[in-house]
Amino acid sequence: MVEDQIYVYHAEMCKVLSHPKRLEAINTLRDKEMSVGELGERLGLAPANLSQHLAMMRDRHILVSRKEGNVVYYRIANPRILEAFDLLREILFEQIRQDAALIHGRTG
Amino acid sequence: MVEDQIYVYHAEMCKVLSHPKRLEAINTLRDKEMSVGELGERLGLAPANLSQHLAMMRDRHILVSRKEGNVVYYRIANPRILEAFDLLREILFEQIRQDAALIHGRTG
DNA sequence: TTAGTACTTTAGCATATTCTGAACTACTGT
DNA sequence: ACAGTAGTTCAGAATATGCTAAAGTACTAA
Repeated sequence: MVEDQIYVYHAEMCKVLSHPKRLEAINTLRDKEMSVGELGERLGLAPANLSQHLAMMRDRHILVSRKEGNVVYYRIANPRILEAFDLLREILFEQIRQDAALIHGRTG
Repeated sequence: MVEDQIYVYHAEMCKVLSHPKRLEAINTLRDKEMSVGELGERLGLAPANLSQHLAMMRDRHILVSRKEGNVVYYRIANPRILEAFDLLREILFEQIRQDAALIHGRTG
C-alpha cells in the first residue's frame, strides 16, 4: 500500500528527531545559522560525530548548509519543523506536570 | 543540566514514534479503542510483536489499556499526541510536494 | 479440573545506531 | 608548494532495537 509508505516516511522523520543532541542542535539553530565549530562547542560533541548528525538532518531536509571559505554554516531548512518540536515539547511538559501531580497526590 | 534531561525525554518520545507500525497503531486508535487481537489483524503483526509495541507506548503514556474478560483494549491516552502526529504528517506532505515539484521542474 | 483463548514475557538472534580515531578533502595563508 | 584549519568520510566496536518462537499468565467455558 501507498499508505504504508507514508508511515515509513513519517517514522524516518521521527527517527531523526529521536536523539537528544540532534534536538539540541535544532533548538540551537532555531533563529540563526551557526558554524559546525561553534555548534560543536555548544553541544559538546566531537567534530566527526557532530558532522554525522548534521549530514543526517541535511539529508532529511531538516537543515541546510552553506559554505564560506572553509567554514560550513548550518540552519533550519523548514521553520515548520520548529512547530512540531515545540508542540511535542509542550505535550511532554504537560505529561511531566501530570505525573508529578500524581506522585504528590494531587488530582489534577 | 536539567535542560539536557528535557532533550533526553523529548528524544525518547520521538523514538517511540519512530516505527511505522507504532504510528499506524496510533492512527488506528485515533477515535476508538480496539482489542489487541483486532489491532493485530489490521496491522498484520504477530501477537508477541504487537504486544511489545503496545507495552512500549503504554509505558510512555501514549496509550492506556483496559481489560475485559481476557480481552485487552487499548486507546490513546492523550489526544494531544494526535495533534503532534497530524502536524508532522502535514509537514511531511508539504516536503514531499516540494520535492516532487523540484523533480518536475516547477519553481513552487 | 481441564482445555482453550487472549495476551504478555522471555531469550536469543539479526540488524541498525552511535561513537571514536584515523584518513581524507577543501580551503587559507605563507 | 607547504603547513594549518574546518569539516567530512570511513572503519570498527559497543550498544540498542526489532522480530521470532517458546513459555508463561489470566481469564472463560465445559
